[in-house]
Amino acid sequence: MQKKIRVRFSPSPTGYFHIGSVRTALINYLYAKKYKGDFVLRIEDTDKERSKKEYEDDIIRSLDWLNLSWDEGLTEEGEKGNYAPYRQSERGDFYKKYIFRLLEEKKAYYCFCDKEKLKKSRERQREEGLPPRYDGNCFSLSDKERSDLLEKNADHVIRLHITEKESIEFDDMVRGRVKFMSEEIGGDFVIAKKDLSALYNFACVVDDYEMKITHILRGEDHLSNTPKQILMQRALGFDSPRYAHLSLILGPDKNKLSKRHAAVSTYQYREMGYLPEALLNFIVLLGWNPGDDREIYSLSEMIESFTVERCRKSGAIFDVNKLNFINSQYLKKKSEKEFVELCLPYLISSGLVEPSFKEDQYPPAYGGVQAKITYFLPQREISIDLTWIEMVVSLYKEKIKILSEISSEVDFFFKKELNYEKELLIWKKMTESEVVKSLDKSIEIMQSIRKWEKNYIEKALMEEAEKAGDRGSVLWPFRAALTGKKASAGPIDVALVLGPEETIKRLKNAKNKLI
RNA sequence: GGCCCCAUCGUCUAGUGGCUUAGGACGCCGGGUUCUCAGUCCGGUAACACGGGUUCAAAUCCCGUUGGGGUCACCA
Repeated sequence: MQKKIRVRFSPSPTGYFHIGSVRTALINYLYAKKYKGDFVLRIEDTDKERSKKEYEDDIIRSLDWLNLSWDEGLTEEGEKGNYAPYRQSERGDFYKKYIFRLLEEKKAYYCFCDKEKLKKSRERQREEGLPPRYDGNCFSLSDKERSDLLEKNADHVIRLHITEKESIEFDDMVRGRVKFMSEEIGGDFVIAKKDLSALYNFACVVDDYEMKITHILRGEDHLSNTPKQILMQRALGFDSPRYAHLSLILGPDKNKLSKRHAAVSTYQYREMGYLPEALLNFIVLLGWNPGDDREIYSLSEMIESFTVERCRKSGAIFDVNKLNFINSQYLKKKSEKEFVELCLPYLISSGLVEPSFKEDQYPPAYGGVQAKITYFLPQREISIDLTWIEMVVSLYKEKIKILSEISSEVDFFFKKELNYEKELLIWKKMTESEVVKSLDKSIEIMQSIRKWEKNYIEKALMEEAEKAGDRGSVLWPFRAALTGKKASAGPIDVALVLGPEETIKRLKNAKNKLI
């Protein structure tokens, strides 16, 4: 029977959950789901100085938001799975066990070399054009020398001893056969500090073994760690997992995507109003495609068509234009109900609407009774219900690319006074008095409308517009008066939502600007 | 600098020796669509880094050059 596939995503909580991490997480997730394996979340917090709980929470929250569920590891409710703990900071005993074993078998040794001296020597080697490399000095310490130094509690680290010159090769699932020479990896490298706390590479190897990880899918920046990890696996007698090194996501300057490239944190994309499914869809297409022309994928469709073999080897630049396009595609697919729910937080945070609860009724969070929520428009000093807001934002469902655009598009619906220059009302070469006449006519028409429904408004207004010969001479001043904007939804839709009184009021205000 | 990786339109990519006057998508440009913008539809712009081989035939295979990237910590 084939071993169950187990993959892991193992971020270190030293910064906010990054766009690059989204990709690594996604690909691990897809691989696990595709082959019915387990997806493990492990937190690599061996660096106590830089690791923060805040960042760990951010990892979990982001993964939740993205809907990338994991089978094992840390969750908001604690740990789940049979290989706990899933924080490396709590797995010290595992590491110690193997460190002692290596020490005993003389595959690892204590090194008392001065940190600063080594640093200088590395710099020197580099200047001379040589590969920086530890000379293995402390390997040849006699037992006496070593125990004396240990006795004195001298500063030290533990290094893995590289026994022979050899070629370390492995078959990378995306890159094919990769070779490194053992003497080129920088000499005997450090696996643990003085307090026996493991360093990344060592902790990683031990955990992957202990957690029975079968496939390691990670960024290309780890490629040069792989030979070190293989050497440790050999020293420890572990089987090596399969590796796949994914190309990196690049910034516009073609460097590895990083903080200096504007937004890289997942939460920032969430705040800007990108949908998680759109973000994942965009990211999966960076360096991977199914071989046909399809571009819009749900998570389950991705699982179905995903194969690591189709991952490209070269890095891909993060192009926000394409992301915007994909996001807009997903936004269009939302129902009007879903769309208004998504827009609401943006309208609230920009101060356009305030949710309020009717007396004697409580929001669901306070008792589960379906509460009637009304919304107060502070600028117009009126209360409306969700249906009205839904009408407003629905006019823009097909137009916006990211949710945060909604407030500045619809703000005129929520304002009492519109601030615009009177020139905005003028259509092409019309004179001010012609515009006033046009507005007068529109007011008259609006007042005469019997039923405030779209086809009545449309019929009356378009009739007049046709009569004028130049449709814009009627429609442009009309729309500008209602919106105060150069660009907006169509005039008839706007009037319909605004209602007769407000429509007429705005037309009159516009007229007053010109006289 | 050593080592490693990579190389098709501006960007993401299809292409695995003949089906290719190199296809799609984003962007950009132009046009249609009962006002503007947007959307939508239609059309257009634009690429095999270079040089050698191999072959009847190369974007596709090999070598080199150039360019780009990654990595060289008591970080992960």
